[in-house]
Amino acid sequence: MSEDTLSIGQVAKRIGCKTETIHYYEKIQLIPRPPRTEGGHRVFSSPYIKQLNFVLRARELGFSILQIRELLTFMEEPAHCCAEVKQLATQHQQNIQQKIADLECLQQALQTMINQCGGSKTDIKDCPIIDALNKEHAYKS
Amino acid sequence: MSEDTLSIGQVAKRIGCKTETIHYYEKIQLIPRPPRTEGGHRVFSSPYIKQLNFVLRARELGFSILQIRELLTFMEEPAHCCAEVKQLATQHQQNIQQKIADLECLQQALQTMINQCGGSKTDIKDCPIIDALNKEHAYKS
DNA sequence: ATAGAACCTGTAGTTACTAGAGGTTCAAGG
DNA sequence: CCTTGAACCTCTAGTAACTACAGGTTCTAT
Repeated sequence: MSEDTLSIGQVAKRIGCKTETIHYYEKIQLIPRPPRTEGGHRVFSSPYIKQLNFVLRARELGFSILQIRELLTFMEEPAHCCAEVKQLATQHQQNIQQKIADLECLQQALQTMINQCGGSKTDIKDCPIIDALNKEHAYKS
Repeated sequence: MSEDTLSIGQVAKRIGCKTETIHYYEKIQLIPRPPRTEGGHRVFSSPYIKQLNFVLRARELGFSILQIRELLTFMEEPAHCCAEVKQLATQHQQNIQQKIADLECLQQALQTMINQCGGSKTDIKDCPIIDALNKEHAYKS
């Protein structure tokens, strides 16, 4: 491919995703449709690559596709100040905090179960893990 | 409904899920198909309720449906000792540990981004959060 | 010129449900 | 006994965010 442009496979390799993911983002219009060669192959120039990179980094940070759409809207309308961006990021961070807390609680419950189990009983009817799972509420969030 | 048996709605309320979830578990054969009334309504007696409860507790603890199928198989075959159960639980716990570690790393990255942002700039082009997302790798697991 | 890697579009599958449509049955009150 | 409305039935489609094919075309290097 000519200088400054990349094929979809090259882009995928560079930014670290699969070509199918790029297809998908284009289909759902999360990224603009890039121009094509005569034969119909996608041609990615710098702005296309940059936007795709942005989307992927945001995904890596756990933003949902809906949230990314919002971020992109904020970026397109210069009227918006970055307070909105910060708000979205903060909201997202709080969700993650909550998720961590939930997982830690769950992890603790599992640990207790595992500790109680010697793991060598021959009869599964006495397995403390199975017992624990049969209780009314094994874990409450 | 007669004594010792419950309708699907009563079961759902008692163990804390939706009736649709019970329908779903029956459809994918995670629980056995309960007997019906003349008119076709499900009739849940104690063993049916117990197995459903087991499944729900395991789901609450984050076991996947595939893992629950394995647990149920272990329980059906008395030849298995509970070492297998313990192994599955331990594996699951390690996955959760990893997930917590990932989320904490991600949470840190977000915190850094948020800290750098005053949140009051009028021009979004200078927003440090957007800047960070445009970087090559915002976060690596 | 040709081989084969890379690309194309489009559809279906994944996980664990949830929501809805359109119809039937059950239980309580009159 | 009859009616009413809540609860139930089955079946299909939708959700998130991709992934995996199938069946065909184009590009690139020799």
